[in-house]
Amino acid sequence: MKRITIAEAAQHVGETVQIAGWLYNLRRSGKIIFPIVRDGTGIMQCVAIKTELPEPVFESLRRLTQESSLIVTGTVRAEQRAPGGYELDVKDAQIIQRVPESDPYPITPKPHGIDFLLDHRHLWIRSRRQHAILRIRHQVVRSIRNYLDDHGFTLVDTPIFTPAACEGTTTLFEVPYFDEGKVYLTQSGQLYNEATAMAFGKVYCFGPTFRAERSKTRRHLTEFWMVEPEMAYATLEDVKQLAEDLIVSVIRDVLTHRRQELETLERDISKLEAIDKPFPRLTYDEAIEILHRKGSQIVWGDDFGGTDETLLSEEFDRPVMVDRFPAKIKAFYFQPDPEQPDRVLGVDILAPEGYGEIVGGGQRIHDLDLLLKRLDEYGLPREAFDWYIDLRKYGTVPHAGFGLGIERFVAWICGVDHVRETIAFPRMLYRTRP
RNA sequence: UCCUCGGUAGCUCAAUGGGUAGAGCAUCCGGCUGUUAACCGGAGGGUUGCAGGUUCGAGUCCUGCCCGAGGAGCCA
Repeated sequence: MKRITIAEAAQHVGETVQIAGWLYNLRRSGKIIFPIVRDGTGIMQCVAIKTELPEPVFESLRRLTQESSLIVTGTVRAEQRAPGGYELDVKDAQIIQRVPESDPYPITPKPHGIDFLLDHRHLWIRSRRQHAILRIRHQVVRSIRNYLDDHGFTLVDTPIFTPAACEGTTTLFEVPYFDEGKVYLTQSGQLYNEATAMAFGKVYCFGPTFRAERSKTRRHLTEFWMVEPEMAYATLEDVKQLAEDLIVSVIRDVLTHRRQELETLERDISKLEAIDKPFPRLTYDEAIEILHRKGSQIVWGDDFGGTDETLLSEEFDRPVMVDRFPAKIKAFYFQPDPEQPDRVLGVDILAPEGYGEIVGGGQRIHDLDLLLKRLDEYGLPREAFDWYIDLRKYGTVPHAGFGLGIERFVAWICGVDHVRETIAFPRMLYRTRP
């Protein structure tokens, strides 16, 4: 007997096949019942008729409990009344495990609260919405990698354990490390990317990053994934063009390959279809002007708060790029703007619809003396950066790159209001289980 | 860390001014040959987050604690 997936059903109309999955829901109407089966690739309604099945088979299905595992044999039929467009006329069914009614599956097809759902995240990911979001996430990751691989970038992943004082901030998770004392979970692969870029030209790293901030908002996780491309012989403008081209490319891919999932999420697809190059470009000063006009209390020289980011992004129907920030609100390694030395060649990209900063990056300092000066100004110990300083001694060149936060990007594409739904097992301030 | 809100059946919620804790869903039993979060009838299911206080009487008022959510700060 041929085993197919639900996603393949359209190619097997009229054939008798097997589907291996789980009972998503069951509707009963006397001598006809509708077991709804999911198999990971999709959801399909089956039809079992009492008079056409052996009694034990019909009875085992009629009394089946939600999320019991089963293998159904039946004939595929196109059916307009069925949610997916195809139905399976059941000929036989083998129950692999029957969920006992004494301990039924906790997530019912009715509303639940967020606390309950997050406590049952290991089961919640079976639900239609969560399933759609995670499939879109996979498409986003795949598209990013395809894009970078196709544009001459080499994947060189960077370490997750990093030494003390790596970036001179206090927001790192500490980990005991043998006799060395402590190491820290990385909050960015960027410094290492600068080393690999000098070895490979165009590189990227893709992995989890960690922030020990007590942030409790819809845009924050303590563990999140970033893709960080870095390019030798590159400028701020190169970074801006790469970022907008990458973002547009990924969105096109999702619209092509994951349209059904976007529909499941009831995403306003026209808003994604409107995303195209070029993205609007503002300087920090122009952004401040817009914010003041819109009533923000932000003071020149401050970084944008979440509310400011939302106010700014409302002005545009596509991501907006803001560059030339005051040097003192950015990290030590940003290259100054030659025309305004108190500004740096850094850029943030804010997603539309209030999803906040999805990209941060820019051009790095390539001059040895300037880097040493900046380290001193920021109070960072030179000895912790010895290898990083080396990069400016041995064939230094202008270089630039950025980091793109996967969860915020996926949240925007999916139109979900919290990044916790865009990763299988979110790690947040008050939540580390399951 | 701060502000706000919340914790009552497995789940989502209700319970007049302090007076016998209730509904829907889920589960079980029964009915129904096209259901779409099916529907109809019935049954079982409670230490009201924890500890203390006020009161004849507390889910309800007071104090402390625990847990969570929304937001702020923070987020090179």
